[in-house]
Amino acid sequence: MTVDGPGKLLSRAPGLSELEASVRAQKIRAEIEAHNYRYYVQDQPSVPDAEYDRLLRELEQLENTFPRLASLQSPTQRVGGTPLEGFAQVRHRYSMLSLANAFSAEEIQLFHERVQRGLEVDSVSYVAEPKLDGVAISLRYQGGRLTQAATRGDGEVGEDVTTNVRTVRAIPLELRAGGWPDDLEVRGEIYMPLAGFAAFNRQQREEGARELVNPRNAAAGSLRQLDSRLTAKRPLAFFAYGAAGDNLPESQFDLLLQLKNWGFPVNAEVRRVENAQGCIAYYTDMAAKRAGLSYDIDGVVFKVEHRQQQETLGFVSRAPRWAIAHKFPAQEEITRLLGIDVQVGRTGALTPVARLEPVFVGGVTVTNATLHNIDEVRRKDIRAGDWVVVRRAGDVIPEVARVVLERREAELAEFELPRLCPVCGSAVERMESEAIARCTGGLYCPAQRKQSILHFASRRAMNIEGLGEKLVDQLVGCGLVHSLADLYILDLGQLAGLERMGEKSAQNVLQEIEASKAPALGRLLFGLGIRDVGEVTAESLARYFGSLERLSIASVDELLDVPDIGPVVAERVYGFFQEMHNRTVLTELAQHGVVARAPEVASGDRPLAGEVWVLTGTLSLPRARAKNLLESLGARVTGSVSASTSVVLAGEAAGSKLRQAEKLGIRVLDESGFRELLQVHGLAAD
DNA sequence: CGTCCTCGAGTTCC
DNA sequence: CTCGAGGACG
Repeated sequence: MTVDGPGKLLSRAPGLSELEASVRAQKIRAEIEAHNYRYYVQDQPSVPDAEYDRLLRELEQLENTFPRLASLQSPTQRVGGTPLEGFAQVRHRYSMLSLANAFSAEEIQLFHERVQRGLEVDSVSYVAEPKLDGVAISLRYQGGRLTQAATRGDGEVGEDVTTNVRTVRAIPLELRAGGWPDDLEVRGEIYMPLAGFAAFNRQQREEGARELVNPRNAAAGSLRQLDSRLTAKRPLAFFAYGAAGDNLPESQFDLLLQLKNWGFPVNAEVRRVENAQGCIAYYTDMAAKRAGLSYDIDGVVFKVEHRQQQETLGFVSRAPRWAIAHKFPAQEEITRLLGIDVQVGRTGALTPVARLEPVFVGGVTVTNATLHNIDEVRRKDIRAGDWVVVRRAGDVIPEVARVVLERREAELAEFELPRLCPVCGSAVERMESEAIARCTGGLYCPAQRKQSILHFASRRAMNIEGLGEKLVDQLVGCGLVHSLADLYILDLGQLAGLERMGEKSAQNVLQEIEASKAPALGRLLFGLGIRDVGEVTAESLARYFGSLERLSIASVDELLDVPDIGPVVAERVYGFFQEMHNRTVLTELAQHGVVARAPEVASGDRPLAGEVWVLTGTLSLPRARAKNLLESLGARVTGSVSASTSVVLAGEAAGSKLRQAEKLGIRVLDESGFRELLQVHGLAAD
């Protein structure tokens, strides 16, 4: 006997006879399967992992010592075995059907009417259940024991994944209770719970291993592992939704109850509903519950409850006439990438943008999606003409998630960045070590000029309302505006002559321009568009120097004394004011009456001085307003939660930042608390 | 020199 | 919102 491994532990229970060992093994197996049952079927918390593992190890030792005790039904089989060469094919005894899809309440109504006509009845009972986003599986039990598990495949022939399926703890290896048919086939969905998915990825990330893309692919990929020991490590779960065999309950609802008794997890959201109305109400209900579920669903399924009625209705081609899936609008869609455009930003940055065959994703039609930069395009191997998966990141900004490589029909050219700016023809330069390529045309490039002006006019800079993209395009296009200063010499006649610009609108724009002549210094600095000088840095500069004149003659050394300014930014600011063109523009702005207001000197008490606040969620007052109020009390307001954050102000529907704050134990204030605080310091939110 | 935090910049649709 | 990169800090 070896010293390490099982032998070492066995020595603690010496002299066990094979009979005693057999009794003990039976007891442990029953205990382990009882734990599984409580956890997966009854959805109740069970023993801690450590205890579970201890039982499993003890059983393993017994089986090692007395090989005759081992069996395929033992929980020790759940850790997986030797890798397979490939998957055998299995012909399904009952074909695995696909479901027709409905995408609207009207289609559900039509489905129900067809059922009514087919059955010649007024009222129909359905069983409604969530449609899991996982892998459909067929399980065969002979004599109450799991003998085969197969994937759906094409519905007729699937793959034998028995060894992998044995590792899924939610699936009973042996049926509980009695009364099962000798030959039973159970259908259901193997899926990966969201928590398990997140935990698994966290671990992968820590180990520097490849992360799973999404829970659905994760479940499918896990089952297709040739090495079942890998499958065993994936947090898979299972819901049963159907069965075939002799003497099964006549009603789908009762069948599910029966399956639960036999030891299968059945989804807790399953309901019996009446008629189209009941189906639609269930759909609405589940759509609302969806976000709170511990697993992904992509819709709901309705099945005529009674088997006799099902048989009466029969099938159309390969789909039953007695069932339908009502899918949620997909959050991911596949569409064709028509081409890749290159946009030129304010700083000359060239950004590849995907032009897409319009596609409805997550509630909106998407035609464009950013591709960020050339590295991103290469990493995802995106080429014009490809079929791509589009989704809305954070449910807002469309992005190309990946290419559907299987559908690439021909050799497609790899995307290349142009060597010349597509707008002005200047050379394109990409600094080594930088991800972004830039047009070197500077303000000679119309794209950069337009974007600079738009930035200058934007709400957080000079806040000139009405000076939008369309107008700027025209102003630059027809040569009325070359530089920022030119905005201040526009007259009514020039503006009113432009497209979509009546006298009234023109007047409004002029008024807005006039009103922008006394900006806060920080806003003006921000508006100038100095590289790497954003809102915060601009404000720092304004505070430190107090006037444009002082700043414009500052040396690099002086600039380095400003908080949060290092060599790179100092050089950029210095360079900006050395540039002849920029000095001219500044002089002209002053001549046209644009004079910045000096920042207010900090005065009075600043009760929140030194505190760092983070805003998250939806507040009933504009964010910018809340920020101003806090800053007027001396707090600094930043964008992301970290250890140095003092307080998180959480509005409605706060998300990751709130969680982060709770994790770090940072003080969290809700809106009413915030309003109280303001009141205490003599401020009002509104 | 490496790591953590911030800030800047760019982006979509209605 | 996300990524990249500048700046602070140990």
